[in-house]
Amino acid sequence: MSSPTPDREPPPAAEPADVRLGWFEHAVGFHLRRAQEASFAAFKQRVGQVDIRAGHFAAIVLIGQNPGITQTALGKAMGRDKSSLTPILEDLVRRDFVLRERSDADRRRYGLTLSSHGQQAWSSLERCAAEHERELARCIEPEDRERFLQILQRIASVLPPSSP
Amino acid sequence: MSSPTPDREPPPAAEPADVRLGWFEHAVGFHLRRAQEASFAAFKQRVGQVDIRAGHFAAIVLIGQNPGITQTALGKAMGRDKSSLTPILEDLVRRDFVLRERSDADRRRYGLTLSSHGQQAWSSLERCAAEHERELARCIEPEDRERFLQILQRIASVLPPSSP
DNA sequence: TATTGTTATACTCTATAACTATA
DNA sequence: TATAGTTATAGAGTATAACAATA
Repeated sequence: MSSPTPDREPPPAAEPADVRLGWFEHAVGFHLRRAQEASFAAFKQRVGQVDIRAGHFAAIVLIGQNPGITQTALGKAMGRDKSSLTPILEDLVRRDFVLRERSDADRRRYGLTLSSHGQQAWSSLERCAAEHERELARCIEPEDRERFLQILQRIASVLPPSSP
Repeated sequence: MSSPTPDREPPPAAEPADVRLGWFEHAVGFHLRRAQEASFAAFKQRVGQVDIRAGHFAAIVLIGQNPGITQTALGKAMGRDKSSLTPILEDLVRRDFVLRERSDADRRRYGLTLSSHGQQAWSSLERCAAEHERELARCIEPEDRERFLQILQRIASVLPPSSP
């Protein structure tokens, strides 16, 4: 953390280690962000070996769990606009992870399912995710886990992502 | 805490409420992300009235707390590359929030301080942030707070944002 | 008229690499 | 050579608006 003070003259201004964070030090929002960034970076690194990124990952898992889901519903579940999904799905279809089948009942809709290749990817990704979760779990005393999750859920539900 | 279920008719296909999240439901990483997004969105909305965004906010607060800090040190404290700061600081200097003064001792460096206008903005932003923190605090039982922060810190420090 | 999905476009945030000016 | 800061550029990731097909 603090490298042995090198024999430089005292740095003229505030150096990394010297930076005062002030009330940031005790701010929930600040630490929430830090933790999320760290978790996300670690996850990206782990999953990066599979050449699938965050949006793709969420889509695969959610389609796997909800075969036949429409794009609009998927977008809502991911908290993203439908237009943001188009390129992701296009890519996943092109790479044969996902199948799109037009609905006969309502020909505006496309039902999304995983191809068998996609299902393989799914279980591989779930293995990554499980490892990642184990890594996170190591930061939490087992008896605190439930309450920790509860608080996160409360924050997510009380402060609506997009209110008006 | 939980908004009263609105009286809508049951939707046709896998709609938001129907979507199965699977193990996501119990995943720390997932809820961490959700909570952070909600917190960030709420904060942005609150601070949006002041026409200052996240990067600007962090810079102002950190400069306020560390007058004379250099750009490189500020970047490290924010976890961002120095080049990412250039446009932010340029904007803050142009709008007279921040003053840059070249160091006499080392003429490569610039010491950053808040102008008096910047200091006003600082206290106004801190008021916003304090309200935001109060909103977050309402999601946490007081006796859980310390442990909650501890866990977040552990996650942030154990999973390094950029390892190799 | 309303909804599903696409296209076109633009904006934010960020990083990498090459540059300059100093050291 | 190494460091502080800038510039140029690129790439994720996202949203808005207008559109075609369908309801």
